[in-house]
Amino acid sequence: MVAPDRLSMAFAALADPTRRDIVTRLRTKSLTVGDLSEHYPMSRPAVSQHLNVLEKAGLVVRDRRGQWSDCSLATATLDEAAAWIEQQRADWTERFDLLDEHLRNRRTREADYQERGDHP
Amino acid sequence: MVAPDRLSMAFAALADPTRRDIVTRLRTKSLTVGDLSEHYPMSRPAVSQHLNVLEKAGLVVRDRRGQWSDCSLATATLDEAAAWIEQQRADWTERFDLLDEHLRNRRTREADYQERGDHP
DNA sequence: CACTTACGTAAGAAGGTGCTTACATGGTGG
DNA sequence: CCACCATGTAAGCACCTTCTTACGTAAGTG
Repeated sequence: MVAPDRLSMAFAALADPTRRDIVTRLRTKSLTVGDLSEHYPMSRPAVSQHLNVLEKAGLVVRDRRGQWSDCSLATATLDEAAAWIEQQRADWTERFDLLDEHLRNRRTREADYQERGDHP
Repeated sequence: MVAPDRLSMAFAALADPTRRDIVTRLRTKSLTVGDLSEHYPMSRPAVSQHLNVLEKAGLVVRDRRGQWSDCSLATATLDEAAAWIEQQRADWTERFDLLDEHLRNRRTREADYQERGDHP
């Protein structure tokens, strides 16, 4: 029973849609466990357990204030995960003369994002 | 039994150190299953199964050429995962002046505490 | 043609994950 | 002080993961 590394725990945490949704909710403001659990079709203990996973992964910090638990985002691990992915992409794009195609793909994606207005 | 979404599958695939190592090896050149499996302390079928996971997640493409299976990286899904993380980070940093808010939270802890009291 | 090589799949064991309900803890408020 | 509230932990269940060995298949090799 070996403790998994930080990056594995982070990606494993993000592999669950409920946990990703928790992260998206916390990206704008910190919330209590009760606030969060109202949005999910599961019991409050289940949400608390999801928060345990996020906390152990270093993605969320819980600050107990009296009766309530204030959950907020911790971006350092998120940065680490993003950095790992960026590293792979960097070496990939360096590798080929297919730079043209890649840029074309990327531009299309960015156009999609603009269209959908994903940014609030 | 619902098929999990693309992003969940991608993050789940990246949650395993062996699979992340496979990705890093493929980022510079495509390799056969045999080439890859030499680097891991597990059987070849195990590596093949890891490749199944990566393939279903859209992170790897296997191109069977005669007797050999050429494994190469597919960056579109990797881009998607990076984009999701970037989105969260963007909103987080946009949200406020980081230090300012943090200090304000700490200093007005008791005031916040009272405010929250009348919210069920 | 046999014979080996590269690969994939099947079945099963061992352990992990994600939920549930029940319960314990401790702050809050009449 | 006593009831209530938000929360976390425990135990148990169903399912999923990750490995193993055994086997199947098609392509290369003598």
